[in-house]
Amino acid sequence: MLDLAILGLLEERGELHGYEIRRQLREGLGLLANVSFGSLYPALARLEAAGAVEATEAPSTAEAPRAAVPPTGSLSGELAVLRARRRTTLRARGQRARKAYRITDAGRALFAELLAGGGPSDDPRSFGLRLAFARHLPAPARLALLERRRTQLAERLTEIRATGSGALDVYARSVVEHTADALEHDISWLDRLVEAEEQSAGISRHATGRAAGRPVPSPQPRGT
Amino acid sequence: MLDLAILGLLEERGELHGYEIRRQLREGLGLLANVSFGSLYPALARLEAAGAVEATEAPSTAEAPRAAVPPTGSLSGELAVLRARRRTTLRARGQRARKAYRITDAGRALFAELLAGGGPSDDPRSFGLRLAFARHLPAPARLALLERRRTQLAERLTEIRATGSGALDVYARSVVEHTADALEHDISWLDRLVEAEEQSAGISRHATGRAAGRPVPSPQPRGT
DNA sequence: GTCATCATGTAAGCCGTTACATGATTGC
DNA sequence: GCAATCATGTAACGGCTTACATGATGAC
Repeated sequence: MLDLAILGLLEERGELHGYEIRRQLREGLGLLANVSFGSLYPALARLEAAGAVEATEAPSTAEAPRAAVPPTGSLSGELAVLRARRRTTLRARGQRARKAYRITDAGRALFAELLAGGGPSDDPRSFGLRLAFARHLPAPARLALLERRRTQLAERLTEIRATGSGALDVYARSVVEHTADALEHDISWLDRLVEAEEQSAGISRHATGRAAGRPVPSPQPRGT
Repeated sequence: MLDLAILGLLEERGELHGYEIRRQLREGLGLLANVSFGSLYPALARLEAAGAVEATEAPSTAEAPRAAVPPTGSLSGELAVLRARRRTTLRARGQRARKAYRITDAGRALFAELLAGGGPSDDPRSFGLRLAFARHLPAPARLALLERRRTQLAERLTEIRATGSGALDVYARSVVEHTADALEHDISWLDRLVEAEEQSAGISRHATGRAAGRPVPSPQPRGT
């Protein structure tokens, strides 16, 4: 999920460093508003190790600076060396010590895979994120994503409706009913999106079999 | 969160065993529909260790059966003893080997504490669950719960509205707008609940200062 | 000189999941 | 006899959080 967001951001915005990615995640869309550094930096490291992203302004592991200062034997001495090396290798004059990341071709492949989902570990919680990046998805995959989500929500709604809210007190019932309402609202939103997709995709082809309007499971009057 | 659900269920339904708790969680309200045994049983054990629940039909640790069969030295022999003890102590004739749990006074105190929330670790994700059990909350705490939630959602909505959805493509914008819509819907639901609370609580007292109807941050026409 | 912000990272822990291990009861 | 369901648990792992450690830059 975080990986998807990072890759998507890198794909759309080009080159970014960790701190900046976090900022854009917080501000951009409301989803994923509170990613912490504790998960962000390890995620970046993981993605880099997997070859999905690469760091520009890399430490450049030059041998020269290391040889210049022999080990002092004291911890603080060693740390000073590291600090010095860091200053010279990571930062040009005015710049801050930061590592900018860029997406690779392998990363793009991974992004596409995560975006389409469908396979195992198709976390429904990441739907919003996927849809937000749906522009990078081929039209049929986009449609499939929407349809899959619609099916899931419709199933949940039927389940909720099936388990009558009788025997529940005012508060519990209110929660259940509001959940059902929200689900209905989500579903009709998805329906509008599906319709829009079909219009822009199948406008030139002959009609694609299934009619556009499908009824929500049932907007029956609730109240048992 | 799971603890809250377990305690609430035990409080309302009396005596239940793990498997049954899970079933009621799946069926009851849609929240927490997929708790797994892997988290449920450890949670029950934790609660029992904390004295919040107690097991009825306890293994009754009688010394007699242990003395009856001396250690055989073989693993399978020992296991057989355990199985035998289990059969005789946990199960009466037709019954399955199950441990039923019952909430204790300490558990009730913990339940009240978790329900009211407010303090540290006031997870907003558990709001639905809390509200579903709101009947067990004193009226002022109930109102506070609703108000707190309302404030949180209103803040998020203002944030989303503040970050204009310009620069976003169709899909990302649709996600943001739908999120905002859902938030608005949630808020007005909370407003209705608050109003109902105030009516049933303050009907006899003089009006409680703040007027009932507060506008949602702004149902402005969206479209940047 | 000190505070806010920018910047990167590590460590510990929480809360949950899946997968595994085990076995009884019921119905076909 | 075999499968489905009931029933309880353990082990390994995942993903994210908080708290900690460290330091540079710029503004006041």
